[in-house]
Order: sequence, then structure tokens, then C-alpha cells
Amino acid sequence: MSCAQPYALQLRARGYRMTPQRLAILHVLHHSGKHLSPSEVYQQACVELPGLTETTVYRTLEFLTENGLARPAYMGSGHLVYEIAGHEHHHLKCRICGHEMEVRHDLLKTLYRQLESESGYRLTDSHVTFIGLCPDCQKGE
Amino acid sequence: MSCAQPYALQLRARGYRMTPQRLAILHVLHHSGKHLSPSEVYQQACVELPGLTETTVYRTLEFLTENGLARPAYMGSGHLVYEIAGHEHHHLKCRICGHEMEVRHDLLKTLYRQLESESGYRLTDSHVTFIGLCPDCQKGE
DNA sequence: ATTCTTATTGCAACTTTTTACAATAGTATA
DNA sequence: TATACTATTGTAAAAAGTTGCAATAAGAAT
Ligand SMILES: [Mn+2]
Ligand SMILES: [Mn+2]
Ligand SMILES: [Zn+2]
Ligand SMILES: [Zn+2]
Repeated sequence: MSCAQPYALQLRARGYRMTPQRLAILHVLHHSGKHLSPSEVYQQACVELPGLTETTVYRTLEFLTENGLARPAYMGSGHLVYEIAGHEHHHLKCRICGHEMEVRHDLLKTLYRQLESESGYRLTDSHVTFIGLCPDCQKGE
Repeated sequence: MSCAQPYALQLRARGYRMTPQRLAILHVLHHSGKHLSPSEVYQQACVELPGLTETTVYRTLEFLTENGLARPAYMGSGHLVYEIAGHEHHHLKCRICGHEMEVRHDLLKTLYRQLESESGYRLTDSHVTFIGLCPDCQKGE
């Protein structure tokens, strides 16, 4: 529960409240380190906070996303997964074995600048997942 | 219905069948040109083919995706939308007004090569959506 | 034209996700 | 510490999306 303080402050600064539900969900995301589906978040957070509902989990994940504490990732499974918002990164996933690796955001910096100057948009966010064949799975082709 | 021939051939070459359901759905995607949700596809295709079911629409959109005739896009709404698979492109969307524009795939070519050499993966696909503020919406900031 | 194989569909049941609204409970203020 | 304000939650119902299976029909073979 020691991870709570900074999150509480961030929320309060924006006029929102820290609640046992948000705390439990943040705790799960913070200590898991992995990508979790809403259902996985629900199951794990329920242990810490019995009575938590799935509705609240969905709402909270969206809320945390909007406030920069969580990040959704569309990994091609057709369903969103979530992770705690630490360093900004993207994903590269093997379409055969499912192996995932992170893509540093600075690899996209040049592209970002190029896009901004071409389009006139100011980029603030992106959903980026690359899919391919990992070195192992390329051998079996 | 004149758009059907090439699609039918592509499917048959892979051992699959062309059906009135697939034809109606392809027809909708082909002539819409826009991104459509499964529900929009269902409603429009139903006009051409009464009796079509939503189950079939979901299954067909996934089938067409796997076979390269349709492409899903995750536009940040939390729901997938689909479009006919023409030229390869990505998307840039304004988080305020929702305005969308296309991003040419060749802008990502350099990044693709860099990623492949860094990771050892062979890239085959990607889900890429950029989000930001369009020129108009930047003024109101 | 008829038969055969099996890919594809519709149906019904199920799971996942969203929504509306009244009850609850953070937190600021006195 | 008690009070007031309203953000947040749980409940129940609806909507969106998935799955298993028996019936159907596309297309190849005869
Ligand atoms: Mn990640
Ligand atoms: Mn598009
Ligand atoms: Zn692999
Ligand atoms: Zn805009």
C-alpha cells in the first residue's frame, strides 16, 4: 500500500478523490508490472478489496487512463489490456508465439516531429503496437 | 455488386467460399470508404441482405481481416472499426473534435527497418493510431 | 444435372462491457 | 469534530461481442 501516496496527490490536485477501489486497482497495476485485462485486474483487486465490482473496475481503468496513471494497450487480441503508466513505451508482439517486447518511445520521436510538421497537428498520444515474427518463429517458416 | 469478382477469386484461391453474406459485407465496406463499426456494417448490409445476423457480421469482419480484405482500426474510442483493405495507411485523430486524417505508411518505413534490425523481429503488421490536437483545436488552448 | 464434402450460417446461450440512477462516502470548510 | 457538497460507487438492466452446435448451401467431382 506504500505506493499510494503519489497517486493520491496527483488525483487530488485534479479535483478527484482517492478511494479504496482506486487504491486497490492501482496497487494491482503497480505491483504486477505486466499487462492485465480488466477481468484480471478485477480478480486480483477483489482479493484486497472484497465487494469491488466489475463495473467499477471498467470505470476506474478508463478514469486512470484519462488521468495519466494507467495506459491501455491494444495487443491485437481484440481486447484492451492495461498497465501502470511508467515510462512511455510501445509494443512489439510475435504473431505466432505471442512473445512481447517493449519499443522505446524515443525511436518514434523523429516520426512524431515529421508527422507534426506535415499535418499541423500537435501529437499528444498514440496507440502503437507492432506485430511480426520473433527470431525463433522465423526459423519455422 | 460489380466489386465482387476480385474478392471472390481471392477467397477461392485460399480455399474459402464466397457467400451472399460476405458479399453484402464487402459491398458495404467497399462503397462506404469510411470506418464502420460492426453495428453500422450490420445495419447497412441488412438492407441488401435481410436475414443477415450480427453474429455473422462479427465473424465475417474477423475472417476478412485474417484474409487481408478488411482492416480493423483502434481509434481510441475503445471499440474497433473496420474499413476495406485498400492502400496501407495509419490514422491521426484529434482528441477534441474527432477529426481524422490518414498517415501514409511510407512515413513509417524507416522506423520499421530500424525496429527490425534492433529487435530481430520481422514486422508484418501494425496497429498505429496517433492522437493529438488538430490545427483548429490548438487555437482554443 | 446430381451428388458429395465440408465451409459457413443462424440460433440460442453465454460472457464482456456500458449505461442510468439512487445510495454512499471522500474531503473541504466551519 | 460535525456539516455540506458532490464525486464515486453498487445495483440492475441493456448493449456489444463470443461460442457451441445442428442445419444449410458453395463449389468440386461425377
Ligand atoms: Mn507495456
Ligand atoms: Mn482508414
Ligand atoms: Zn514467436
Ligand atoms: Zn480538432
